[in-house]
Amino acid sequence: MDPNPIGFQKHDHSHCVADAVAEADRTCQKAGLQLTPVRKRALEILLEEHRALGAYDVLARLAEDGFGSQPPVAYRALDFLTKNGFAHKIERLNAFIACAHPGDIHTPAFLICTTCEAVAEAETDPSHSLLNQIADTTGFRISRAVLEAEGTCPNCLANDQAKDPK
Amino acid sequence: MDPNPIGFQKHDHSHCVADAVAEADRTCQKAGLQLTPVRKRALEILLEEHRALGAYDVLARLAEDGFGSQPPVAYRALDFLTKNGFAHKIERLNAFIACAHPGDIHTPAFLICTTCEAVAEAETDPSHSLLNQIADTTGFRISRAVLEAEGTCPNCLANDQAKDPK
DNA sequence: GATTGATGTGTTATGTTATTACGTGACAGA
DNA sequence: TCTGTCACGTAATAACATAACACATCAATC
Repeated sequence: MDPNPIGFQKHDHSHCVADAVAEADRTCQKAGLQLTPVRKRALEILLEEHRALGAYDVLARLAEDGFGSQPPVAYRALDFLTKNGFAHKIERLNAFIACAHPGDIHTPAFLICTTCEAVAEAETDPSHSLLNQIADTTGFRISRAVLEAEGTCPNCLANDQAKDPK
Repeated sequence: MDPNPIGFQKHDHSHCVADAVAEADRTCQKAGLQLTPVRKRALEILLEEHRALGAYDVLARLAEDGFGSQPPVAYRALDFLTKNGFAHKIERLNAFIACAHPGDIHTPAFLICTTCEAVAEAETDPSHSLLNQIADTTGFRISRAVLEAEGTCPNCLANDQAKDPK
């Protein structure tokens, strides 16, 4: 488990977008995947926020940039990104977020702040995970796991207490 | 963690429906909740399957039984059931399933078989959960957790191997 | 007994998320 | 050149979900 999930800390954002795109470029190169303009732009759009964006939000921005304006345009790009580990779908929100640890094979866990909408991604140790233990004891073979927690992030927690101290 | 999540084993189904409804009745009685006809029927509908049903599936069956035929009818009943612990929403499927451990306060984990569509609910030990560990180290306060695994259940795994032995 | 408020059910209409189906252009290999 | 595959575009529709309003019931109060 990653004790320092990004998402709730400050950081240099323009860098983090550019770096991530560059890395995605390299990864696709190596893997023989095509990071086409729509796909790259979709990734950038996701990277520009540390919250999850709905497919139609992404679609709207893609359309602004001259890409197609119909749902499949966004869904296909998002599909590519999620299949290849550049983004994740947050099931609870029916929305998408750029992967914070691309390249690694991982079972991500997400912390969703219901106040500020930030979403943090934490890496998990698959072998110790609860779901794997359950799967082992029952003989179930997991192909994909969804780990998502809704709640209040440290920042919003602090703000709440500042406003409404008990 | 429950080493024996129900859902993948055989059992007496008519009993399990009737018993669960009776228990829900008692629980509502105690808690001052109204298990009205629509709500009770919705619960029965969910209990009749060990898989998750979409709201519109539930709606169709409610309508057959003379209840309203518009989406809010189903969503309100499902809302009541989920809020009060008689059912859960499976986020991955946008679908609902009767709770296998009603009454207990618990953080359920679900195993979703993509072959036969069965969904098993396992109880988890909240204090040991991965998400809680992450939350502790980051200062995030969890209000709700989603733990869902997709994969192949033991039964389907056995069938697969019988058909296609490697 | 009438009034009021809370709760539950029903309806219409609409909003949001996701997919199916079909057509086209680009490009690699036979 | 032909063919298969992949990516992209569009139209249409399916699937999931909620807002807003009307009406009924029932308990508490006047």
